[in-house]
Amino acid sequence: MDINPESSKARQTSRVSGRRATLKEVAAEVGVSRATVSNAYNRPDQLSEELRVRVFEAARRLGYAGPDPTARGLRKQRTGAIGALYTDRLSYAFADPAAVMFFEGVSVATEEAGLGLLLIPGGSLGQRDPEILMSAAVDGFVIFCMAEDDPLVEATLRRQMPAVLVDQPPIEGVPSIGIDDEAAARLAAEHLTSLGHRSFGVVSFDLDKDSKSGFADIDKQHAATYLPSRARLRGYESALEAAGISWADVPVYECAENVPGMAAEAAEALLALAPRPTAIIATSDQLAFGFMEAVKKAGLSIPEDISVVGFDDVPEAARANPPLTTIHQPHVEKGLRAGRMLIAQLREEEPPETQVLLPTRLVVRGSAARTDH
Amino acid sequence: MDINPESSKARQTSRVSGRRATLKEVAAEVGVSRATVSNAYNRPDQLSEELRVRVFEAARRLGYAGPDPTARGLRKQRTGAIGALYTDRLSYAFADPAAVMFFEGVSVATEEAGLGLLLIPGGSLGQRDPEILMSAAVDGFVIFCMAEDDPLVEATLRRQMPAVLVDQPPIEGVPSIGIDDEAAARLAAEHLTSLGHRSFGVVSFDLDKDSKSGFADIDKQHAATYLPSRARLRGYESALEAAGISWADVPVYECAENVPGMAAEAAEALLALAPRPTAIIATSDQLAFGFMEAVKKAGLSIPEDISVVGFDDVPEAARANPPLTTIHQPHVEKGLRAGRMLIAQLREEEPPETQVLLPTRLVVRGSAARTDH
DNA sequence: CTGAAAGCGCTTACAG
DNA sequence: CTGAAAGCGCTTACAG
Repeated sequence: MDINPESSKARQTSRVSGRRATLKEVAAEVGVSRATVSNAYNRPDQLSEELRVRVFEAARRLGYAGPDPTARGLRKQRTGAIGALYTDRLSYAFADPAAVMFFEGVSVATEEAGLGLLLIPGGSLGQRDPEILMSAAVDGFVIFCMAEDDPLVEATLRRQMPAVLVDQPPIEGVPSIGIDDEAAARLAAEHLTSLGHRSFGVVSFDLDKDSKSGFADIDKQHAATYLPSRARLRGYESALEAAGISWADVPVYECAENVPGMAAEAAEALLALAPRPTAIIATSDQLAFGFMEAVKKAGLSIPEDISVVGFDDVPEAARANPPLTTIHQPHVEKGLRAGRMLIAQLREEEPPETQVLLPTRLVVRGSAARTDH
Repeated sequence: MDINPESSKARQTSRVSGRRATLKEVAAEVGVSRATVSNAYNRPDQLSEELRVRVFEAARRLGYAGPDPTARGLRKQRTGAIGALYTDRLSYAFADPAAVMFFEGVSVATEEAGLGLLLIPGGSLGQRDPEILMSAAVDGFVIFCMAEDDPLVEATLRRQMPAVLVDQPPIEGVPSIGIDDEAAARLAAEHLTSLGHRSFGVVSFDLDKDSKSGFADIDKQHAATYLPSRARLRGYESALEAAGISWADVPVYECAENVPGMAAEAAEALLALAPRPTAIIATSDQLAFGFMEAVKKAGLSIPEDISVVGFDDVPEAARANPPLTTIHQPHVEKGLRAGRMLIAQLREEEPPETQVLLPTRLVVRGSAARTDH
């Protein structure tokens, strides 16, 4: 394939000269006003077809690709894109299947509306620079999975644009969507107690923005600034306490990143305990996968030697070996609804809902079984 | 959590009034010129610390969150974001693990550079509207996995911005990056012939923008407008022909979408053939997974009854049951390098490379075995 | 250390 | 059907 020589030439020229033609130049070339050229692109009914064609021909000749989006955006006070703010490294959004599904949903919503989706890194651990946030040209924000004390959340809100909060504590005046993390987590733990387990271990993803891997005591758990972490641990706690198990005795291993590899460390620490837990609850499937992997490497069997329950029900959970018992939540729908809630605000319709809680459920598969201990 | 009442109030006000404060208003409030307010944000060394603080206080009072990104972008002729153009539905980018890894790599590059990443749907099948593309406020484009005859590619290039082509035929003046799809595919097929297989079936993802699922004859294969499809099929062809197997006799089943579910259909069609193929080559791991699933449901064993080789080596390939023999390609690195090649152009450095081919290799795992037929 | 002026590229009433 | 004028919100030499 090759594009026509004309535009290829023009591209090279521009690369050297560093500037593109403007609407003004096209107008001069055709011998009309800028308004007319603008109309040729934006309001075809405002000029004769013949003139419109002449405009486009001149544009092509000059290598003019149409009105500059930034200038148009300034004039129209619309950028045509929404921003998604996500915790820490942006690449992380792509590494976590649950986040990927969430963004899949958001992107369906933006596509419906003909909007672009601007991904904004919440700042790497090192350089948490709000600059990129403040300079993001968007019409609104989806704020996803940020620590609740993260100054970037406030910074985003300060831009006074429509926004939607996802999996975060509500903030007055900002619609939010999520799940009842605590209730869902309770389901996971209750499933295990109902199978007779009394000896537990928990593998959790990070509790705070800058935390390190290791055991986390109750104070640390309760002070967690990621809502899902805090709420899920509380759910486990309440279910186990209700079954007469002392939460203070349940080891909670925090993994600094929500990737399977990190759970290997957790497994090492947890399997070395005496007595060894018969049941492990993980705050994500990703961690459950990594844990299962490590258990198998250690020569133990799931669920015979140790039961595992995850959280998220990502697609791989069903295909895992053994298939993972986990909590299902509708990730794609969460993204879709979040996107639509934001878009409804952009259109200055009333937001369809203001505080949405999506349903969750326990999915029983093969990774947890009755204990004989 | 709650933000301070002041800005919370301001946000609500703005939601009603529909307008935010401007730099001009801040200047008036402080009693200085706009230049000074601008300097407070952009060139702290240009004014006294005391004045700068007064500016920020006034800004906060007025609910001014800093210079408007669009206006700044227009003035500076920089948007601070790059665009990623991807085939068809944007949500598809998130559904395909290989694409996800690619974008993960791109996002690492954009983060390094402090840029945003704007995801641009290549247009749904229905409304392939270049409008969204032409109105994307970005400084350059990564063009990923578009059909080579897709008018959006030309439209993008016509914007005369820095661009990088990924997994697509080269276009003069535009750096590109990819793999040698044909050679890599040959490796996959040769592995199978070396195991004694003589009876093949192929499961391919789509050959053209608007294709439907079904068997694809040679003419259709050679006319494929997705480079990876065309090149991989050619690779299989050349390896099999070299082994004395007539390619014309090899059934190629095209799946309209690169999702596991679609491969079930392919399996149904291919398994019904007499004689039944002993070896299946899939152009992606996603399709291989779906195929394996269907084979197992049909009561057959892999690799005993039928061998399967995939393409991509996504992480799940190693965890599949049996582990999938496949072709490895460095997805994340591809994205990272593509991103950096684009960013190098933005900085008006020479692009580091202009035609990059990344290495691939066969990864032998458990899904293909010697045939006894 | 501060301000007046020019201009980034466009769209939108409005008048003709 | 077409054009002159105003203005979207900012930054950058430049002069003081």
